[in-house]
Amino acid sequence: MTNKLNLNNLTKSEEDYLKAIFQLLIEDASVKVGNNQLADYLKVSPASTNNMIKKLKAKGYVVSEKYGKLDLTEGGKSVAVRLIRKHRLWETFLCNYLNFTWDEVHDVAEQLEHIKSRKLIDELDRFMDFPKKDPHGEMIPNANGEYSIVPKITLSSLSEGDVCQLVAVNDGSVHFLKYVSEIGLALSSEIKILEVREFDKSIRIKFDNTIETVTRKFADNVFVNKVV
Amino acid sequence: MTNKLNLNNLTKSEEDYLKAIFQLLIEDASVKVGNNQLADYLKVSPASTNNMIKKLKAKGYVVSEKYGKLDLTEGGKSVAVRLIRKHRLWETFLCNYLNFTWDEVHDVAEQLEHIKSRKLIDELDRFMDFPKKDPHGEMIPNANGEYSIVPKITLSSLSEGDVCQLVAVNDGSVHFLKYVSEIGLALSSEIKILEVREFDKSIRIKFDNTIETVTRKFADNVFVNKVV
DNA sequence: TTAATTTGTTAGTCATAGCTAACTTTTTTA
DNA sequence: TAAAAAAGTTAGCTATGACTAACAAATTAA
Repeated sequence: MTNKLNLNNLTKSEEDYLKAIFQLLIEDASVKVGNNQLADYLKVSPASTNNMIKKLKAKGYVVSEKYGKLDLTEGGKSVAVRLIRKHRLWETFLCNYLNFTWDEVHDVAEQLEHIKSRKLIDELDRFMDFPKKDPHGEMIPNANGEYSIVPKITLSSLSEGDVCQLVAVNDGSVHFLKYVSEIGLALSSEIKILEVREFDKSIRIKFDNTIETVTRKFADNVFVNKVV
Repeated sequence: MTNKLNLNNLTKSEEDYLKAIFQLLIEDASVKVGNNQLADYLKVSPASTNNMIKKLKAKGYVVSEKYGKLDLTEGGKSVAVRLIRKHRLWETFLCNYLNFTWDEVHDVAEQLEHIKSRKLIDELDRFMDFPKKDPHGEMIPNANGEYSIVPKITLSSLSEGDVCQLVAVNDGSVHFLKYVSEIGLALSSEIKILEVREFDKSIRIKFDNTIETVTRKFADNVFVNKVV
């Protein structure tokens, strides 16, 4: 093993960039990540990302050729996964012990994930008895950075008559999360697709004796397990 | 009330400076705080503190005249007390729930105290059932920033034959904290002063059937309640 | 296949927060 | 009370990580 003993001497910004690249890479595994795309995602200028990418390349976390697309080294991935582990463990703690709701956790976890202490996060993990999933249904990497990537299918990919179980929601938008909980959907909710309307791809669903119509955009952000 | 609704738009550095000034002010209430003293305490150059003080004066947190000593406004004190509340609540959490020891908590709490979320800290407080003291015996300010300042007497101020109870330890040094727990002293330990040696002011103490000799410097950092 | 558009890069600026070196004011003490 | 020491201030530098504006390369479309 090339155990370089990552001292994690990274700034908050450097960490944010690595995590962002990682998430863009897995979100759309087919397409490589570009500089402008990253700038967009992080809501900074392309000049800023270009600058930071140079630094991260020099430090050995990122690889790319001039005018080429970005990729992470093993070291870069490892930093990103550890951040995701911290983020998801904190979200779990906030929801399960401190009465936070889905839509409240993200901003605070975004701060907490940058706290540097191996013991802190491993003890938090132990305290909660090593949870496997965060409150949005996403897998939590273990202390060695290992985690199973469950192939995610969206509610929008199903057809009339299908029955599924909610396994995760995209936690990228506070408005979306609020909406999901307001209509009464929760993890493990069993959802039946009543109708998919050709006109606008809106979907009529039934869960817990509630019938709702949701938009295609909404259904794209809901991840499910097909049951029937 | 002049409730300016403190948006807490302060950087980590600004917060650190305000907390440092507050602590220097109460640690030695008789003497006002000077620029070089602050620089020393924060381990930065006097030029840096001078610069920051200017900014904090402009923002209305600090008052001082040119070449004069420093003081905090009500706003400045309020920021500092909130930081101390956060610091002590996190220390309590780390010790009581995450298996941290006295000497391990400080660095991590120093990071955690800068997390910005009113809900986070108030919920953490509730989760622990509103603790009154941190693991070192220091009072924890409540959600309104109120806390009783218990007049602290040091072990070194007692005389032969006195009996006291350990109520707090100065948490400024990791080495000291390690030492305290290694010899077996803990909060509430009952300590009897057997002998105060004139030569070097070292003190022979007895607690839990242990007899130890401690230096004057050590005894200066141990705070007690006189029992007999 | 050339022109237009998108994407990536560079140069130069700004704010924050540190630094050293030089200087001024205040305090101490000889 | 004058000289020395200590304390406070200022000027000018550095690095980080943003930014805009201008430009170059690559991709897409006519």
